[in-house]
Amino acid sequence: MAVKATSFDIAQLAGVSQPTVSRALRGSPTVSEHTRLRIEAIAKQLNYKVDKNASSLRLQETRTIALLFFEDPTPDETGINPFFLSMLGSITRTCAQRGYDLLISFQQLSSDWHVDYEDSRKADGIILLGYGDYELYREKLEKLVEQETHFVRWGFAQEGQPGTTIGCDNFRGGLDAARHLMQHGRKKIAFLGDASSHYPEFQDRYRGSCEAQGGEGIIADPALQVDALNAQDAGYDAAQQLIARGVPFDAIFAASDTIAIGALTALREQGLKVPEDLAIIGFDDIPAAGMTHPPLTTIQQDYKRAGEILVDSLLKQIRNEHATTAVLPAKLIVRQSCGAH
Amino acid sequence: MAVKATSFDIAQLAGVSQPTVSRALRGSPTVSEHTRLRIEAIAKQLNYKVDKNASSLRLQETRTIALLFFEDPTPDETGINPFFLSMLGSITRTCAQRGYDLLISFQQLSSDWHVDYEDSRKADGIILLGYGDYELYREKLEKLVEQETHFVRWGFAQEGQPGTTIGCDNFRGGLDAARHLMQHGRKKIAFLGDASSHYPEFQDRYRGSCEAQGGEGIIADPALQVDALNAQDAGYDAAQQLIARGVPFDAIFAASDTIAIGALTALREQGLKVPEDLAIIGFDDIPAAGMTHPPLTTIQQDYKRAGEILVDSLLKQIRNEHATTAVLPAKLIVRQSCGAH
DNA sequence: GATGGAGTGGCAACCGATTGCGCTAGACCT
DNA sequence: AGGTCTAGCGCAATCGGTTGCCACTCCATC
Repeated sequence: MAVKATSFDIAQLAGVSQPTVSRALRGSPTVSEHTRLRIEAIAKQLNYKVDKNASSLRLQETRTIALLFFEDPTPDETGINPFFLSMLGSITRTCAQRGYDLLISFQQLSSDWHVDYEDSRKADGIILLGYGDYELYREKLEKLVEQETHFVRWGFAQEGQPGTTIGCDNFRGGLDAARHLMQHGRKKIAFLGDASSHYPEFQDRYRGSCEAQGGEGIIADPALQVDALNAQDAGYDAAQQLIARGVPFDAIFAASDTIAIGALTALREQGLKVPEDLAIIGFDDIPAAGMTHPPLTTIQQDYKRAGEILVDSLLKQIRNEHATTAVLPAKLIVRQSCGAH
Repeated sequence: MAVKATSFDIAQLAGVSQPTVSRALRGSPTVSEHTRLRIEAIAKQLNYKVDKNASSLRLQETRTIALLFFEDPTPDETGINPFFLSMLGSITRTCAQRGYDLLISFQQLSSDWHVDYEDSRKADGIILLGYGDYELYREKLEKLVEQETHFVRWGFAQEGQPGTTIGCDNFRGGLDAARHLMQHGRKKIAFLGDASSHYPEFQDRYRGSCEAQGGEGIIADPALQVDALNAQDAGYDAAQQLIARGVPFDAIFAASDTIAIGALTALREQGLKVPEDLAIIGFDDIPAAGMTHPPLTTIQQDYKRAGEILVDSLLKQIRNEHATTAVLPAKLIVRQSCGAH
């Protein structure tokens, strides 16, 4: 039985025409119940499944969503940003619940992904996931809009940006993190993380923390900010650099948990105690955040809800309903690295 | 330009027939270079992409692989086993390199996934990932073989098991872990992890560690083994139970890093020092393993290589070449929790 | 008995790309 | 000039399911 059953086989066994089989299995009211039941029984017996390619070709609809993952600019092969992995889990589940298949793919910013999915009818819509300066691919986003491709993007929502974007309130998260530190007596908060436009999300978190410290402008004290990509070793290096500068500070706000964890290692090596000597707060609440020593206080992004909203917002677009850009709240998770309790 | 370009559009513009367009774009030698270049130029200009559904339908080949993820039996929603997430990353990359799309899906053991992918021609083959007693789905595996579906499974390779399985040498890993502990002076090694057939992998790791301790049989000392599912809280509970038993031991071998990390927390709460009072070794080398305090010594499964082998082995089957069941080596990664150095 | 309407289901076109086969024109040979 | 060969390309069938339209049957109604 290496040969797959088709609707013709069923039709023959049931003594009806092939279109009747199709109608019966799709529940068309023009097929009598008696006939339908007979056809369904035969279909089950033959392990018949509708050929998705034939169906999609005819219907011009694939019931599939493509998830495009943009690699972090860091060239290391060690793995994927844990936060995005968690989100991936949520997106997968949501798609399954909604009856959609999920196609996933890792992309380089440079390739011509912007035409490769909906154009080749692999998917009805696209979810874009990944950090990165969206100016780098603004053109491609605009092309997507122009082509009327359905897509949603996770990330920093900027005025006048093409398409629908779902993101978290990075500014507010940064604000809350810094406020929390200050409420617990910290005066000088350093920021570890790229503050250029490379990671607009990081920039926003930084701006939030500056605001909490009373600085209206974007730059608080450049001596207390060290660039770091989103990786552990980058966090490690950044913390070392910061200490080497000799500028006094009593707290660190890291742009991501990954950076914070790298920094923790560096601090331990330098003999600094967390949170006694130095408080530290991260961002994301990745699974590892609760396992560090001390457990990391952080700003949680609700990946579960984020995944659902991304999928549902995309499905809305596919159904030609209007989907709006949304900002999800960020939530402070107090553990021990911040020194509150 | 909401309407997608088809090969007919190109044909008309190029003044040739539509089949010629298809041939030109596939590089058929029966089309002159001159014509081909002209067609290619027009195709690029129109943003033409071959319709994947039409192509798959005609070719009876999708150039897509389906990855089926079986949820851990633990009903918690917290997330996916980190080790499998890492593997997922590797599989994704490998598929991309080989020119295949990847369809992913979370499954319940109970559903009828076994007919849903290749039968509906969503994919040319299937990768099965996830722990679990394969006896629970042996019937389905046999059905897959009978249907001549192409598939590979990650996990415990057992004699006479249907299909191709790629796994890691769990027995040897357990052996190495226990030997390492004994070489550093530990005498009584407890095992945290389900030793029933529920996780055959865990069982094998346990058997390896028993062998290292001189026990030929499967059961070493039942008092030093505590069941635990693959989750942090299960590890936490198991460690507490173990201590409550009052049986002396000086080392723990945890069936997975996740369990080990949970156990670490319990030990710390009990005031036990690692590695001074108690050595501990995990399994998997998940990303978090290097970040615990103390950093966790563990047995590494090479997820990168595993992903590549899974994909390549599946592609072999798809090309009707023979693919063999393979066992990958497990490697001891010495950090600090074992007390060596 | 003719007409009408509802209930069923068949016919054939269609989605877009692929490919076996055959046709044509020019090159080349005798 | 007539014949053969080949490069280059078109014709039409095909993959399997979907759907608009039409045909047929059966029973009720006038």
